Amino acid sequence: MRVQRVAKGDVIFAQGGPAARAWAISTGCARIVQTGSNGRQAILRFIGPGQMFGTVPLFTDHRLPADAIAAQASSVLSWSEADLLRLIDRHPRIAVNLIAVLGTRLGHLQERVRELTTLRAEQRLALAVLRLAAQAGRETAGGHTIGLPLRRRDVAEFSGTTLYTASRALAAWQKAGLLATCRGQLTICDASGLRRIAGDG
Amino acid sequence: MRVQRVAKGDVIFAQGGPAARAWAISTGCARIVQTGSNGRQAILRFIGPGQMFGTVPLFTDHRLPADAIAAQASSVLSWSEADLLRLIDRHPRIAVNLIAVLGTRLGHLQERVRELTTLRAEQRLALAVLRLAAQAGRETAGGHTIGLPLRRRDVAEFSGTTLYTASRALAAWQKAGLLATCRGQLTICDASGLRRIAGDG
DNA sequence: GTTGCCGTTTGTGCTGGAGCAAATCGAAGG
DNA sequence: CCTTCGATTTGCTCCAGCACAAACGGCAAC
Repeated sequence: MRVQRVAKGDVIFAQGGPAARAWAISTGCARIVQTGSNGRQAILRFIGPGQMFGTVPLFTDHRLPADAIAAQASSVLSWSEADLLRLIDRHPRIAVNLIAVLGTRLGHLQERVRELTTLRAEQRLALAVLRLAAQAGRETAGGHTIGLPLRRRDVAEFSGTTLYTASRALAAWQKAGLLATCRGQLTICDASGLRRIAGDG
Repeated sequence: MRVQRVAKGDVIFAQGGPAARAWAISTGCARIVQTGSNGRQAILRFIGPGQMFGTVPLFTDHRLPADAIAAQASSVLSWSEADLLRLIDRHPRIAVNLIAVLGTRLGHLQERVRELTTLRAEQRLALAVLRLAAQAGRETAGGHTIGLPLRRRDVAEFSGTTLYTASRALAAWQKAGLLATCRGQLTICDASGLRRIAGDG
């Protein structure tokens, strides 16, 4: 296992490159970003402490489908492909476990696809916030705080809308007391209110 | 293994129900459709002969995330969960193979998410057609024919746009000689032309 | 303090494409 | 033959939200 320190904004691995290692975050967090040929990009996932990433292409075409970018100064672990396979060989349950993890990710992605095609920008933004809270939220004074440094642009690219609409919506919700933002920290005050806006079960 | 005949339009399994079997198409084909609480729906995949479906939730929450609907009169195979697990137990390679299959599906879904957020309707439509051709196309006189019965509405819901825009785009492309449609059969005449419209590598 | 950088907010114009309605067409069924 | 039903086409309207621009505010470096 290799341990590595990265600074905020550092590229952990780059889209299109060869996939040779399995990665995980130990402390800090990262964004998984896919860029199209027109330059526009979408955030596929946020990686928090304990989560693995960049692992799937080891089992498929060994091509990294996206960038991984540190969203904070972070500590990153990684294993070589051989080590990973040896690990699976020794503990076959890891494979079944991996199937379950991939399965849930698949389910989430399918939901995102539907949401992107059927919901409007405001609803998608609310869902994005709720999803991030479910993934990386912790109870704090005054609400549920998302443990990721989120810029408006991040929220926009994660929910498939633009910086501008994201800014407007979040500002409106802050004024309405649904959430609070401060220096990249986002705190949800009224989750049920957001769920009502999302209006999608 | 259970063999089952279904008519066009029959529901093979329904969204929200319990996942108890692994499915595959023997002859014919099916649509996997997810419906939102607002009633609008998105087509997640098309299933052709030899492809499995409904299998993933057996490994996760045992909840079917979408409907499976026969797009033609079809013959459907299925295995009980116990049989599937026994099969995996006897042939452990199946698990690794499954990971690879899930991995590629994951990759495709990630691309779709990015496309939905960054590309315009016409580009997404072109990509949808190309993707379907890659999945279920066969060489025929005059081009590459998609072996699925595709209504305009299907193409629209698969590419995240509306029936109307899909109709317009396909009609324009037919007039331009890029493709031909006839009775639910879609034939691509000029794939590179479509790729140019998609303009996304 | 000044400067520059980064992120956010806000105003404004404009267009892509969603949404509706009506006409058309074709196939199946009686 | 007529009817019915499903699918497609087409014209039209209208608005969500994208795009650009400009201003604002905080922070760090110098």
